[in-house]
Amino acid sequence: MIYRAMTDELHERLLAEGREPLRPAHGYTFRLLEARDDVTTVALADHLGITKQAASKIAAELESWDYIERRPHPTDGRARVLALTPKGLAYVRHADELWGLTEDRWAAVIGPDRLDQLHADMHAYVTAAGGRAALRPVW
Amino acid sequence: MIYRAMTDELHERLLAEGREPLRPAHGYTFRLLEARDDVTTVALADHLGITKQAASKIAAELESWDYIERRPHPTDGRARVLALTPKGLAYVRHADELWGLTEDRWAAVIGPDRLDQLHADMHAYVTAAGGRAALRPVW
DNA sequence: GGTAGATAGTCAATCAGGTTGACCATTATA
DNA sequence: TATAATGGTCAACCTGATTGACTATCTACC
Repeated sequence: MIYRAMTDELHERLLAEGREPLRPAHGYTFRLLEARDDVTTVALADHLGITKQAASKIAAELESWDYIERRPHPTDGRARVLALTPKGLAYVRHADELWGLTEDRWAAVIGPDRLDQLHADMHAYVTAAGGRAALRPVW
Repeated sequence: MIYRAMTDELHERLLAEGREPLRPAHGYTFRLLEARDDVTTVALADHLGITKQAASKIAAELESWDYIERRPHPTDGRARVLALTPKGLAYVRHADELWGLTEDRWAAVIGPDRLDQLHADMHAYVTAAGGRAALRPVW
């Protein structure tokens, strides 16, 4: 419920500003591209926990909206590197701000120290569960 | 990630025992039927955050597997009341045990007191966000 | 008491976001 | 240098949802 509630709140904020209807999968893609500059389609698929075909569709979609671009890979002739465009980066920065608002609301409810602890506890569990988990929907 | 990791862990436990491949949506349905004895298809749809047509399909599926039954509503001739069968109730009880194991693993990582606090904090947020949130996938 | 509108549920068609499988081009390995 | 593995694409299909139309029953109001 809480995962859903927080994500819904963020998307409501984005929607209220008249942004394109990007889904969480797009957001997780942005986060990955923000953190690494050597992301291929296969790497994205692995990150999202979906097949490379599905990841390719998502990448094509984001490219058509000019949020990311596909560059030739510097050393591997088969691969292409996915990277955020300036528009994509701006979107990420803005989403960060809005997510901050959502987290602030939580901090206001339970107190910032408890929120920090909560972060740490959840992080500890994911680490104990194998370090990473898929970001796919639970359904 | 954590939502996904915990759910995956529970389903792995269920799968390891050779149970039918019930999905989280079925689990959320069981929880609702366990808590209330006046659940109609429309009420289930509202609980899951899906249309009544989709909820009807889930109910039909669970009925065909003999986990729930549809009884005529005592006062409303249009409606039908969904209720757990003995088989369904046994499944819920067993899933409770397995979920307990998953939570125990978390308690072992961060300590039981912190887990209690975490429950309370998440509950506080959902309450502040409007009391309830849909259980549908975030995607 | 009768009628208008709301509500519970079903059926059928469609859609979205994934999967599987086959394939090509390129790279790594023996 | 032949063979296997890998990155990516195309096409067909599947599943779990949605929208829309419909029936039967209930509720509210005159």
